[in-house]
Amino acid sequence: MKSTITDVASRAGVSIKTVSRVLNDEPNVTEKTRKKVRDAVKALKYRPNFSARSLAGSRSYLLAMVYDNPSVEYITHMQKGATAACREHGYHLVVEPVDWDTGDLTGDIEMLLGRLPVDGVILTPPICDSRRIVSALEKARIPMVRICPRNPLMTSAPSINMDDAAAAYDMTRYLIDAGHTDIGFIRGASSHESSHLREQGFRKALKDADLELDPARIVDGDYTFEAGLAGAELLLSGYTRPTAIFAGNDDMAAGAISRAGALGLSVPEDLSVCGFDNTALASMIFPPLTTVSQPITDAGRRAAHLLIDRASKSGTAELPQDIAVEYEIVIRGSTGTVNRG
Amino acid sequence: MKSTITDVASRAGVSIKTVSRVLNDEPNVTEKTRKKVRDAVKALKYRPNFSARSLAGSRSYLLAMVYDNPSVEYITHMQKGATAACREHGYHLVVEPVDWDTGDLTGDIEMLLGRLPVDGVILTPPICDSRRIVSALEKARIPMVRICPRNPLMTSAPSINMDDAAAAYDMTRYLIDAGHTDIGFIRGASSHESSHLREQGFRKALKDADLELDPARIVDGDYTFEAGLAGAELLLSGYTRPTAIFAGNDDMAAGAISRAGALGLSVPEDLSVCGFDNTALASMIFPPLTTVSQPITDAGRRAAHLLIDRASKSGTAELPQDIAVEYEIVIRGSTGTVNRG
DNA sequence: GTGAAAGCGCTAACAT
DNA sequence: ATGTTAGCGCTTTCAC
Repeated sequence: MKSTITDVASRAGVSIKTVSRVLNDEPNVTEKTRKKVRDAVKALKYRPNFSARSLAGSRSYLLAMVYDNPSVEYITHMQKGATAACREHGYHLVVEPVDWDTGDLTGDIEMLLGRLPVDGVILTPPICDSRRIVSALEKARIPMVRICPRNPLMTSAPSINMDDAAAAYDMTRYLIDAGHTDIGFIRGASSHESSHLREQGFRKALKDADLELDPARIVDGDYTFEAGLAGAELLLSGYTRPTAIFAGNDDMAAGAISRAGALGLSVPEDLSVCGFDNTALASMIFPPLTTVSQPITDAGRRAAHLLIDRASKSGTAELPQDIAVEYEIVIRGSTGTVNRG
Repeated sequence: MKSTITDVASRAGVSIKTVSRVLNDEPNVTEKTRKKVRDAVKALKYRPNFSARSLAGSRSYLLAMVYDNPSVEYITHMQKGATAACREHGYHLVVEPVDWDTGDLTGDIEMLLGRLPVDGVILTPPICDSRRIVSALEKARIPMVRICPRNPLMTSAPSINMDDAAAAYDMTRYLIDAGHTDIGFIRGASSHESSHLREQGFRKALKDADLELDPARIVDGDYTFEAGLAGAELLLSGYTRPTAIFAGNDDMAAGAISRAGALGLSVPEDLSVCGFDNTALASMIFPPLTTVSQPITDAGRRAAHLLIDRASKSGTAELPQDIAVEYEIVIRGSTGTVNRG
């Protein structure tokens, strides 16, 4: 039933090495022979065996994606992009969830992946900032791409970046332009460097606009809906209250809106609220959320491509440098011009 | 750096076959030798090579999960359960998204998986109901587990089931007990058999309670938030309106609540709304959603276990039968007793 | 431009 | 209870 490279070779009347050359697009085969081989492959419905390939050669046609559970959207989209790229090149994607918060990184990558031969690993936030994982990978000489890393970690591994600080800056600027001068901010989880960058962008925009920032206007959160609820409670229960709340992500923004409603405030009339990430939730709540859209799927695709390219040109000095993907401010119904009663 | 089975064998002073036996928990090794081998493994930090194993033997220690994109929650949780089970047994999970709606099943599984040697495939809805995929898998003699299949498809493959009809029945019953006699229903995507089952359960509960069902009270949907919006519009804009809406899933329920709000109706005072699936969204909207919780993570874990077990007892005649997992009605703030103004 | 031979690191079948 | 010998299906030298 299953044909092997030998079957193809004998049907095409060539040696298995020639078949191998054709399969791997290697030079030194005449177009005529190439065609003979391809015809035989088609006739026999031949497909190379992954295990044999990776055992004999240096490629496994497998990529791994290591992730925590930041948001289901994030993972799913990243995964979608990565698998799309994989499929184009006959690759497959292995998923490896780890628990970052509890420090359970399942030993090392060595432990995680065992001896599964992968041609590269995609590290998503916040895992990409784990010194342990990154150095374990380097030691094992497994190529990696870090998506949105926040710490340099002294690695030469390429990364896919989105400028969280600039996006937060722009979003804050948008609120200021809409007349808001008193804006609250709900922080994300401090273990995610994105939280700090978003806060930085927020602070800088206020500063650049010569606006005072009352320290009490920045409250802690952890990227969960509940944190949004609590953060808004804190922000809105004081003697004076901000006219806008910038939540570190969409889930928290949803929480803020929910709490605002419970306190009898209308959004966006009494309070503008914006989030970050443009998850599906953003357009599912009422009013729909003004937020920052990040091309996550694209990031996943690019990361996979980088790794596959690298594996293909194995010998060649590799050139993958850092790649930047663009964000976008998406304005919806949850924000409006300031309306001081 | 990387040690092989030969290194372990010589360090332990035994043959490679003995090492292999210990590694695979095969009989006929004295406890003493077993220990020697294990010590050598530990000292050398030895881990078997996946490719070599699967090339030589009959197991690949790889499982595949084929899925469409029904809801990001669904996939992520299923994946989480499956990877957890995999890790317990030194397995890894390969993900294979396909596009069911456009009929793009990327040829066959043969095409999809190429020659990637997997020990089993987890089929999630609605993919598990694809005759093409299921028969391709059977032809290739690749074991599979179908999660929540709706069509028998004449396969002997085991499945993990949740009783959607019974759950919908119970939910409807709960609404009836709360005094609702006029209940609207928003259907899910007709390509998902779950839609039909949920509708069946709904209808049966009304019938068993001797309640009339106006055909106009059942409207089409496709499991999206927008469908919930539109469905509620239809249901609530007539001369008389239902006192409750049962949406086929949470996203649509969220849409229904959103539209109700826009029409000036309070939930649950003027209208009770309930969903299905208990996604994260359910507790993120206001009011939080009464819905049906399904143990998706558990389903993924069980599916993986089934496949791994099967691969372990390869020779033995094994009969993994179908497994049922339990649902639960989760009552939150979006439903209440009927309140006829 | 093409091919022969030698493994890659394991498991399987058959000794012993 | 343990060891020996063949491969699994490819990619890699290195000849030709």
